[in-house]
Amino acid sequence: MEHLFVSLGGKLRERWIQAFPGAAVTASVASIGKSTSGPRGIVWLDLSATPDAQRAAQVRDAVAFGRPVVVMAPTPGEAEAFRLLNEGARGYCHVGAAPEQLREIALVVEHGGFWMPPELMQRYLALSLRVVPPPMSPENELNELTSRELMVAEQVAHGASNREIAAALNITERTVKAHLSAIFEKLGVRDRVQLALAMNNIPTYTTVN
Amino acid sequence: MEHLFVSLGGKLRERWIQAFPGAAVTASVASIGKSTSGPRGIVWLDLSATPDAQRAAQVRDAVAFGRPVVVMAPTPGEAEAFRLLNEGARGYCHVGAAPEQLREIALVVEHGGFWMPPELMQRYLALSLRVVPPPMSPENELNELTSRELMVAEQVAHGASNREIAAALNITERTVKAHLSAIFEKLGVRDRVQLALAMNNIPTYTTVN
DNA sequence: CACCACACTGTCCAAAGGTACAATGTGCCT
DNA sequence: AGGCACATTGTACCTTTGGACAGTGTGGTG
Repeated sequence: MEHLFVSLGGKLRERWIQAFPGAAVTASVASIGKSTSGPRGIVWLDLSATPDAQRAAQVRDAVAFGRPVVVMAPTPGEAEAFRLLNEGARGYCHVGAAPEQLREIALVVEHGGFWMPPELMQRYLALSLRVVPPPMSPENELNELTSRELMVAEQVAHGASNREIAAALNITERTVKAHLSAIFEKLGVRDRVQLALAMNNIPTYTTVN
Repeated sequence: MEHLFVSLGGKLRERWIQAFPGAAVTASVASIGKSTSGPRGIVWLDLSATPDAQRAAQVRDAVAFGRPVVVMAPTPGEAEAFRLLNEGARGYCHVGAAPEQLREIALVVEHGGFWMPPELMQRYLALSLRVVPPPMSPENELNELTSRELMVAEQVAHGASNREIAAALNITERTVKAHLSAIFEKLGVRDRVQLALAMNNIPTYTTVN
């Protein structure tokens, strides 16, 4: 397994070699392609010298070579972690991670897992509740909607106008309005904006009246 | 490392023992606590005989024992995966996963990673982007907004009406409209519904015209 | 100073959204 | 058969939204 560290600074070179005795260190993402044809190990991307704005692109480029990429950030942050993992990185850790930690991460990533610091993982899971369809439980207000009402609600959730909904469902605009009134009542929302947000699990704080 | 499989059916018992020769199989979550005091291995939760409605609770209970939990589902699905991982599970796989796969997952989970099928992971990361503040990059359309416009946009993003925004910002409803017109233009959205969704990183598919 | 971006406001108007009152038809359950 | 939930549509009416045209004031910059 041939680990490749991409780093401009390279101050931590010794630490990396200590973690993976056979590891190579290079300065540019472009040279990932030039690696030997041996077993394709992890690409470790040191972003401490990369400006914020270019990090995503850098990760994307690295990922494009097809090897698993682990990002090492100088100041790991939640937002950045999620964005970079979304670019295709398989791991996200502190650039100063200890050798033992690096080996752990390597183990995880090599076996198809994802790795990020436990606090981030925790936060990540909590946040993602919002984007996941809630369980089909009885207390779910969506279950109060009839099938037709649900269709209308889903359209609104994607920003459709009454006219568009009518066209999509092959009914009159008047009927759309009828369904909408029922939906507002059942879900306790005021208008289509709040409905759209509610359908996407986004809370709305409205001043009473 | 003492692996514990919690399963009602237990048809796959042999497969599991094959994967982890020292593994134990039990029928109820409650018995997780009774395990020996040896090294605390992974709890594998077979949900194939558990009704949908009870799965989350089952996972929650299992997680409560403090040991890493991997969920094995009969028909793995995106929504369920996210919900159960949210309950604290560290892995999510098919109940019929091969022994080699199980060992891979174990390796990942034991080293602090978390595991789910690659397609799901991909989807998960994409969805999570919505709840994460987007990068402050130049290509971010939000940066085109003036400070006042941004305030209005944020209010809309939470479902406020023009009247409410006016009250909140201490300006006329007319001024709110002026800002809104500018916002629509700059962000390329049609109305406040699409703005609200855009502000929450939710894509809108609109029929042309 | 002239110019410009920005915040703010006014009036008018058209389109979209939403409600009230009301009716018709269908399918299911008692 | 009668009752009920649901889908559908009509007319009328009010509110909200959003755009057009237009103007004022402030602060910063060449």
